[in-house]
Amino acid sequence: MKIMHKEHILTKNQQIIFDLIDKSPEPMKAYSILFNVQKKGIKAPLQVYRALDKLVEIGKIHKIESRNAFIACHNSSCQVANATAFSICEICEKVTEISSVGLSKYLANFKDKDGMKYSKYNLEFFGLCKKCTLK
Amino acid sequence: MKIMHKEHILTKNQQIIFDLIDKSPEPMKAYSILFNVQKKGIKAPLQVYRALDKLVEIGKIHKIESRNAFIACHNSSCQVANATAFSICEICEKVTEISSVGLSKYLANFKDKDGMKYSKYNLEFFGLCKKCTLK
DNA sequence: TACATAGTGTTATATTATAACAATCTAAAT
DNA sequence: ATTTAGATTGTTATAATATAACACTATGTA
Repeated sequence: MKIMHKEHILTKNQQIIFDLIDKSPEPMKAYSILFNVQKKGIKAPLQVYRALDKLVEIGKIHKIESRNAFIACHNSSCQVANATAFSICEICEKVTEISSVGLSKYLANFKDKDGMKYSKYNLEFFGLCKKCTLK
Repeated sequence: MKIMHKEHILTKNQQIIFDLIDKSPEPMKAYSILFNVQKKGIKAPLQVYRALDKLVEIGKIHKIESRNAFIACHNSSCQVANATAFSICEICEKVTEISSVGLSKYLANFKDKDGMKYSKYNLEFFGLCKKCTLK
């Protein structure tokens, strides 16, 4: 399993976009990011998507596939960019990265019926968060 | 956990689109579906998306989120539309629905650190399929 | 019948993402 | 210092994915 080192030095665009996502309490969409960084000179979608691609690749952010949105990796034990799990509230859309050693071990060791292992995966759980459950 | 009954009677558009996806050996994208059913009178994207939404809802098809594509549910034990797992080959893009009692039990019973359970989830494994591994 | 619900057809538009190409930066190797 | 390779940037244009809004039609049921 490939360990992603997080000490990558980010380029200017990458840093601007990472900082924005990192400060956001919720996942951000690409064009929302674009809108927010236009005052910093990033004017075109491609500039955003290129930075996003790189940030995903090095594990600084993750893409929430079912939402087409991006969140910073706050999972200190997640040195692996390609084994991700999230819980998503279907009401308030709050997204939380799950860091469970048990879960990640289970999935990293899971073998399909052909005996095949997959070290890379993305898991999205859906339900109601605590707050929304109480409403 | 909500059991999805598959004896839904499909409408004309739903049936046309389901049949197409069901016959396809690989996941189909919405506009590829549209192209294929235009000769049957389905002319607009919305007609396709509406049928897809319904078919997903009743569990006849699943959406592969990372690919924006749709496959028929061939998992006879999968009466639950909202607990899905797939393996995806990163070279040939072959997608297989995983039906593992162990896996689905593990995930249905998984509790996050707040003790929260999520009966609905989507899991996508990535790797190389057998054929591509041998190349 | 009449009422509610779901589905349809249509046009227009919103949202998400990439192609192509020239220019620039950066690090390492002469 | 100069060259070279690779990654990154800036830019315009366009492709691909998905939904809004509205009038109309079918279907089941009270």
